[in-house]
Amino acid sequence: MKILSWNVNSVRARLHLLEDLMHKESPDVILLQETKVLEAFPFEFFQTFGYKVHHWGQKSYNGVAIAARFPMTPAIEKDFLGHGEARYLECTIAGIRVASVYVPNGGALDHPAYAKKLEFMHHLAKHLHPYVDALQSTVVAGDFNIALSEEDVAVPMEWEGRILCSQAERNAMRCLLHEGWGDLIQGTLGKKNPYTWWPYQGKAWEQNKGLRIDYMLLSPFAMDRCQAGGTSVCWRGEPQPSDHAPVWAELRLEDSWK
DNA sequence: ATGTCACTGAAGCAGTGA
Repeated sequence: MKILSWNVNSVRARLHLLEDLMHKESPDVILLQETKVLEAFPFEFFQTFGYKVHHWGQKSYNGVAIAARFPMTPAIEKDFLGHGEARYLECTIAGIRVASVYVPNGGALDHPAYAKKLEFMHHLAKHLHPYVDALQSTVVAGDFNIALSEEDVAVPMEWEGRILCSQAERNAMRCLLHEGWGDLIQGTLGKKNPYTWWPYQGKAWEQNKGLRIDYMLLSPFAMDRCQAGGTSVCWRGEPQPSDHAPVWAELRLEDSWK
């Protein structure tokens, strides 16, 4: 089963790329972040290509979705900060638990949103804790808005001491990973980390001045069943792109789901 | 060089968030 996660920065503005992506990458499950829509979510569009969708959206901001070509269990929405922000959606598909996560950006280090971001990470780790050692696959993917280390930043000096790269953010991400989550892109593929986000500003894409802030975290049980994974960087170079690239993984299904 | 994109409300542009 191929699971793909993408911060689309408005689902309605990205239908042309989603259609292309569904044909070329053929994901069984699509985890979306920043759908930026409430009731106008394009459910029919996904249906046309054989996907059912769970969506937790908001007008203008945030919004997470799970689309799948397999039956899905009902979705769980977690409002970790109690602000009604649509940032975490979870369900189970063919025995695999999947979650679409959009961690708050945090604005700036001296902004109140920064503390909220760290608080969100704390709640997220706590919620995910029981899934780590379960005898079931869990895949947690999305935009974490944190570049784990200097290797995840093309030009570290430009980001030193800024949001996405502060010590406290990196610590929060590292603490989550230390619970036992596999950082698929870094851990399994072993090569130089591909970036997942290039700002729209300043020709960042053209100069490959990116950051790796999107992740696909696998529980140990899922890690053992992972056959492939990667970052589909090419979508960042298409017309009217999202500023993020998708990340994906392929998992072997348990016999009872084949 | 506050540089780019997408949203909203309100009117074809300003403010916000990323």
